[in-house]
Amino acid sequence: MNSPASNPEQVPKAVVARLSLYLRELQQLLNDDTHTVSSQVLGTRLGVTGAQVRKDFTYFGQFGYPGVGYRCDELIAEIKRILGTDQTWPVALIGCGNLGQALLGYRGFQKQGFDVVAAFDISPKLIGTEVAGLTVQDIQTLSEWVDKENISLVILAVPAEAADQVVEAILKSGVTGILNFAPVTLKLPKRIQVVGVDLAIELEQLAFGVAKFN
Amino acid sequence: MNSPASNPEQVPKAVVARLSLYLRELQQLLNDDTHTVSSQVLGTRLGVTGAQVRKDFTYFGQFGYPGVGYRCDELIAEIKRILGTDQTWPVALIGCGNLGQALLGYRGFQKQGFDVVAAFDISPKLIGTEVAGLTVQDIQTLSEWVDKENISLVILAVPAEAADQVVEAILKSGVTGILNFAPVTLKLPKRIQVVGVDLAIELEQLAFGVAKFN
DNA sequence: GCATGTGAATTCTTTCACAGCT
DNA sequence: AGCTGTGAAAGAATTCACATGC
Repeated sequence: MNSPASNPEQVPKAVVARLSLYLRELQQLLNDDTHTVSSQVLGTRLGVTGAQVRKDFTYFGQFGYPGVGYRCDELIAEIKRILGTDQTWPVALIGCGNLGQALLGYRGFQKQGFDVVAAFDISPKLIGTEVAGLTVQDIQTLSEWVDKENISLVILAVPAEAADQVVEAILKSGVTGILNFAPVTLKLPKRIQVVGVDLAIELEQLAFGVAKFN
Repeated sequence: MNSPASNPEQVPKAVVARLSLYLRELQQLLNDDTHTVSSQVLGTRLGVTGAQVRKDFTYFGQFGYPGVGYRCDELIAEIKRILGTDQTWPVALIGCGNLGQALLGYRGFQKQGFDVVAAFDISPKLIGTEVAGLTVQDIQTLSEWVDKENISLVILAVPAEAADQVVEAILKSGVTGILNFAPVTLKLPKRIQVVGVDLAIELEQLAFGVAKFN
């Protein structure tokens, strides 16, 4: 089964991951004044086949023009709609150490439809200080902010040791998605989505890829 | 085909990715004074089946004890050996802005076998300044450092616009692996491995996961 | 002619289920 | 009894190849 407008429930994760890559590439193409692209060209730029590109889109509808390819601007709009980033998501950042502060200053989020509207920490040393134009709030007030600012997503940038404690506060709030930079597996009810980014793991994967050629 | 000591060439990426997760979980278990674990328990903690765990290991050998499970310390050592992180990798960081500086201060790399031994930038404003105990070097001197310090891996934490320019310098050096935080697809000969981490893309994936339940 | 969209074929991954070891 | 290691079966994902449309 693979009809258009599929129940998103059954779209493979790998397809959604590629959607983001297509989006990034299409934005780049448009930036270079390329307004039309074939599945073949788009795929090659990302190391996948044209068939793969076309098949991926069939999960969501028909966006191309036979004989022509895809219009970059249209396809960008479609992918954003699919991913849900055609509107801006207010996001909270938790953990204002090294990494958290860097993420607060990162422009890339804004550009793709995410607005970091509040920053939190557990440390009294940081609470009340200003970072990248935001005043760091006490994690205990997360719930209020979530309600007030309509926050669904949080970026978790705390050390491994602090993760469980912070998760408690998250569970008491209405947050439904966590981008987790803490190098631990979070124990969460499955109504809460998690995407984990472990920086050391990414380097490990790279090391393996490099080492296997020796 | 799936015999022990497989040619790493043909080990699926997904298997290697799980290896890193197993490693992290095993270190956690050992930390909690658990010295032995079954494939079932290890898998459940990560959301995979016991069969999956056992099958993954068969790509590399036989590490378990029937009736008992796996010894955490032994399995940790095996996985590190497989990933190549039983020895420390000297790493260079390129791009000492927001994110780069945060990565320089990140302890998680050291803990998993990576040592950031040098930092580079293109900006004269940053070159010569000290960040996290390292003096920022001119990117033009990368090649010398790579030779002197035996660097194979670099962490690329520059803005999208600077990526191509920096890639030139990387190509002139003997670097064979790039952990790429720039939100662009790098054009590289295939002898150079790339692992890409696009922070905005990770948030997009999360947004999709959250939105599909509405 | 050129490129999409899509069933069918293929290839890859995961799960099953059980023999064999502790 | 308990758990690993592994062929065989099932299930997914990718690629092929071509009918259809511009």
